[in-house]
Amino acid sequence: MKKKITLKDIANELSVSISTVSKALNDSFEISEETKKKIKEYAKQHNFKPNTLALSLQNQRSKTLGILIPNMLNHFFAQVFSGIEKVANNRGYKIITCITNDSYEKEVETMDLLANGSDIDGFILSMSKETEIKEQFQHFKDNIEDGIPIVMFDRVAEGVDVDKVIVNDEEGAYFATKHLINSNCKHIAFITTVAKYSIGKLRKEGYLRALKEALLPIDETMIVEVEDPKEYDEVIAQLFNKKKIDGILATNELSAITAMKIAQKKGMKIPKDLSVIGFSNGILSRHSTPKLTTVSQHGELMGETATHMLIDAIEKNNPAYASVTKVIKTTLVERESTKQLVKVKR
Amino acid sequence: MKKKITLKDIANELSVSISTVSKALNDSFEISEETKKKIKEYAKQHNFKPNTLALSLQNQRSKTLGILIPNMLNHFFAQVFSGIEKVANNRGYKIITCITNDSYEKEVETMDLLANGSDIDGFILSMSKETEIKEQFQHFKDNIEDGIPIVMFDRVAEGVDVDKVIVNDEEGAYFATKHLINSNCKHIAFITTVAKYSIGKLRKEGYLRALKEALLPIDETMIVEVEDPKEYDEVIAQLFNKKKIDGILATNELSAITAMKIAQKKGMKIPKDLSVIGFSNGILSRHSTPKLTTVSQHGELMGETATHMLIDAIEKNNPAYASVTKVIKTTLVERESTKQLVKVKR
DNA sequence: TGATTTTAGGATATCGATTGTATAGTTATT
DNA sequence: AATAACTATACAATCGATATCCTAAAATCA
Repeated sequence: MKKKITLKDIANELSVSISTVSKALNDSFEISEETKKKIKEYAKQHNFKPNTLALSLQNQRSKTLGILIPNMLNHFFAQVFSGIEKVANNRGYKIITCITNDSYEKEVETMDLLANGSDIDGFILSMSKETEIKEQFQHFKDNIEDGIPIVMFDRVAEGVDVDKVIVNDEEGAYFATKHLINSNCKHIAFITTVAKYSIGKLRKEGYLRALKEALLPIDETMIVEVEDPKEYDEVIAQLFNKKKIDGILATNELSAITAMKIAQKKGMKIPKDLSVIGFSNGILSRHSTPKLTTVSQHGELMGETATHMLIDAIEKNNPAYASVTKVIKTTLVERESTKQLVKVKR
Repeated sequence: MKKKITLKDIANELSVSISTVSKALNDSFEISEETKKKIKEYAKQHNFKPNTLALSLQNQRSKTLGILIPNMLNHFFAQVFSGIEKVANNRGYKIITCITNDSYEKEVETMDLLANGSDIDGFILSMSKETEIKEQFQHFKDNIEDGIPIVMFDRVAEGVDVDKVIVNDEEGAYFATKHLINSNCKHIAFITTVAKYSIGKLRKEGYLRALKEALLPIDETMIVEVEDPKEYDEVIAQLFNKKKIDGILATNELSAITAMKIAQKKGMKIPKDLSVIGFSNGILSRHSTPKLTTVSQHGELMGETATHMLIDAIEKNNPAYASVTKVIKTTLVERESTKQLVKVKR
């Protein structure tokens, strides 16, 4: 077992003081060229690397970001994570990651644990569902007060003054719905996960705005809330039984795909009899039959943006800095589940 | 901006020495009950948490694991990662994650960076493809020599003496092929990614063994290697054009699903005319039409197992410890792409 | 040649903890 | 009453670095 070499070891070996070694390696003018050369060579030969822990302790800065993500099995979050990792790495930061499993408690505990020392220089996070429902944001506020910068993405806390990266959910849903309307759909259903909170709520608003604008009737029974993926089948099948539907906007991939399957079983042709658009452009959409038209949220870009914002905030270190919210524009990725139509100006 | 409270602050405030505070908080017998109580109360009130960095420096142990994963967008790796995070968290470890993007260079750089100080106590990793192809394992060996434990999973380096968690790839492929044979397939194709290295190679061996055992002819043109997902369509379509096929074993989800689509376009019924089995039980398999029968690798369990092994190794701290390889048994998850048959004893 | 400035490097404090040793003050022993 | 033993706490070294302040010796100047 080879032991890590330290400044002290070099100092002893070359019979100089520790401070001389440190200065030499940092190319200080106080040290003669000759000595510097000797020390640097020895250091290189023995593969000296300064101890990060000691450095962090000294500098009160760890060059590490804390990442809190509700669930890594979700493709969208995996995309965001990839974006975060990429930028963090490029800019010389490490990342400590925690999966909250949508638990409020784990979120609080983890932030507590990490914010602790100078373990991390800042947080990038997407709130857990539980936190969103409880509307308990004290742990965020505590960290901000402690001077630890936070950037939230996607599921962000309203009323908490931090940098945020979100998607134009309302607009995305609006344009998607409009796209359905333009391809002649008159009876458009909206399948959503909890519509009470931020994202779901905004998407619903976008859906409604498009309908109103097109003077289409709004039918609350055409709006179904789904929660547990296990119940998708049943809930969506019921919708088809009760209603005549020729268009669907769904707030996630899986419910969109479930809807397509059910419709196909009923003998409907997609997109001839039914057009479907989903949200979050994941793998399922790309490989379903037919391939699903989706509103892409550009997860990777969100991650990259959030990371740049956080590192900028850390390195600026300006406590009076006003918080910023960046909106990443969604894009409608047209595939096979909607009719091709002449490009609409938008 | 509230400032972090330190031992020193408490000491000053209560007019005692720093060591008294430290010992009191660690419940040392050297300190009187009265003083302990006073100090503990003050600490609790002011939410004192010892600085992790200082502790790590002192203990030469960071309670942090370094995780190297080729690609987080791959569902299998995301599963493993979830397993790792879960166990690490439960056992009080943090994780620093790096995505290697299958690059040898990034793998080496990251390990270098992290192994550096006492930044991390050990590594969990799956080799990058490039490393596997180059067969350059010096960076692993260096770390082992430095006394930093490593656990490899899935893509492991042969000839490197570390703990490993793998899947019974050969056997998994063997049983899958046998399952196809038992459901009356006579012309079974094998679609694989690079079959030269570890995993692909083993799966091919399993496939061949099953054929031999059933006295079925081995036809090299029924074995196709695919590389880039973009070419899946073309390569697999060619296979169908050239050959009569009634069964397919594919080493990943996507090629299996692509094969199903092509077959369906040709008018074949699944599983009546064609049975298909894929590897790695991801989301695609669960939501394709028909749902894909797959060999599940139990990613989450692999992650959990690897993490337990690593932490055990760290905490045992026994350098003479002989390395262990654990094999996670694959399971055949029967869905709609294969015929139901009477359970075969295995 | 003696005083002053450079030059090159050493000594020390610090970051925030732990831990072993030293030392007051009090109680017990003879 | 003098000394031993014990109690409670302070002091100091350490982990591995950086940064400020000092100090010998050499070089320059008058």
